[in-house]
Parts: sequence; structure tokens; C-alpha cells
Amino acid sequence: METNTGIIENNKTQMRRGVLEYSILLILAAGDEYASSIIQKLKEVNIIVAEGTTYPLLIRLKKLGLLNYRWEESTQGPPRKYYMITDLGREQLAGLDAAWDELAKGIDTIRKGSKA
Amino acid sequence: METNTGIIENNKTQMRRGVLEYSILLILAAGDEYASSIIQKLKEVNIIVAEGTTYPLLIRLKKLGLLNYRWEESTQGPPRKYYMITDLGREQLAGLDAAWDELAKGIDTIRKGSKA
DNA sequence: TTGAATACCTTGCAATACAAGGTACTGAAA
DNA sequence: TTTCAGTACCTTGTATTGCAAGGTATTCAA
Repeated sequence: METNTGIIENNKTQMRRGVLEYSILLILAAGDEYASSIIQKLKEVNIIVAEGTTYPLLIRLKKLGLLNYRWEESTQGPPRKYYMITDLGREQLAGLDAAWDELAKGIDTIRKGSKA
Repeated sequence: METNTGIIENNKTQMRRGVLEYSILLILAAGDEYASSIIQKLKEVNIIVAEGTTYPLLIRLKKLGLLNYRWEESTQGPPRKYYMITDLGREQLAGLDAAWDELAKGIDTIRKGSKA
């Protein structure tokens, strides 16, 4: 049982990895968010991601010019770093939309083939 | 232009990565294939994968018990190693089908949110 | 002043995709 | 018979990157 679960879990993780940047850009395209709220939103659609993954990723996307951020005070804890998508980010997002569509279409095609 | 292409290309690659094992299992669920023909079939649906990725992956899946293989002579070159999916492989594939559906659904949900 | 909740970030390990380079078999051309 | 092109297999080394674990800092309430 251990083994079975391991293989599947591992693969689910891998699948998520591929779309992480994409889904973060999608979320930020809908509105500014801070890291913890992004993680929360992803969890809500069953895309589980760790802090140790998210923070470096946001920093990377910022460095690439796809995101920017601003600090905002919070009444319930430390200040929050709100990330927002840039124009370049939106451009890239359009490309990722297309990439996702293509991938989903590809998988669909193979899937149909295996159901013959 | 270089930068833009780089970001997108990089992401497309990452997306593909996540579904590689899944798509290979799907292909083999439809019939036995050898490495080169698997690569070819993936290319046909725009999932580009290198030899250096595929061979180690097939060996890994064999070790995990999801695949087996048999040698078969070819009239146009060296013998071919035909891989076939095992019962365990089919079990795992069912799990990956579910994982893919869940991921696709998740992305779809986020996508709708960003179009508000 | 202590503790819980929230939020930020870094370090080190492990997994793995892939470019590049290598081996080996077949059949045809030189 | 040697050479070359085509096909097919595989390995090595590098770079990327997800994540568990550990760390810092702020707020508020007890």
C-alpha cells in the first residue's frame, strides 16, 4: 500500500509543479494577493504548495519582471507583501494560457487513443 | 525577445514534465511501444521530450513494476525494446487519470476567477 | 512577559529533465 | 569489404527547483 500511494502522490506532486507559476500568475491576474493568501487559494482548488516553494518562486517571478509588490500594514500580524502582476506578466500569462490549452489538448488526444 | 521566449519556453517545459509519466502510461495502455516510437507519438501531440529523459524514465517505471518489456527484432536496425504496461501500471494509471482531472478542474476554476 | 497566530524568508537535500556523448546493429553504396 | 547513413539503445554531468525544516519578526491577548 505504501508503494502504491507513493507513486501516485509523487506524480500528483509533479503535475502540480508544472503549473505552479501559471496558476500563481492566474491568481494575481484576478487581483493582488500576498504569499499566504495565494497558498490558501491554491489549496482551495486542491493544488497544495509549500511555503518553501512559494516564496522563492515569487521572488523569481519578481526578478523576471512578471510581478511587483508593495507592503501593506495588517491589523492582525506583521505587514503583508502584496504581489501584483505587471504588463509583462500579463503578456507571459497569455502565452501560458496557450501552452496549457495545448498540453490539455495533447493529453486528451492520447487519452482517447488509449480508450480504443 | 530572447527573454520573453525564454520564460514561456521554460514554463512549457515544466508543464510537460509534470505529465510525462502519465502520458507514457497512457500511450502504453493503448498498446506496446518502444522508446523511439513513444517519443514520436508524444511529438505528434506537441509534447516534446528528449531521449535522455525518456530512457531513464522507462527504466524507472520498469523498476517500480508499472512496466515490463520484451525484445523484438527489427528488419531496419538494432532490436527494439517493446514496453508494455502491467496490471499495477493500469491501477496507477487510473489514479493518475483522477489526478489529471482534478488538476485540470483546479486550473479551470482559477482561470474563471481571473476573468471576472 | 509569555504564548498564539500570522507572515515573512533561507538552507540543504533530493529528484529529475536534458544536452551531449557513446555503443551497436542493419543495409546500401563505394 | 569497408564505409556511411539510419535506427535504436543507454549513460554522464549539469542545472533547476520543490520542499521539509528551521529561523525571524510583528501583533494582540492573557
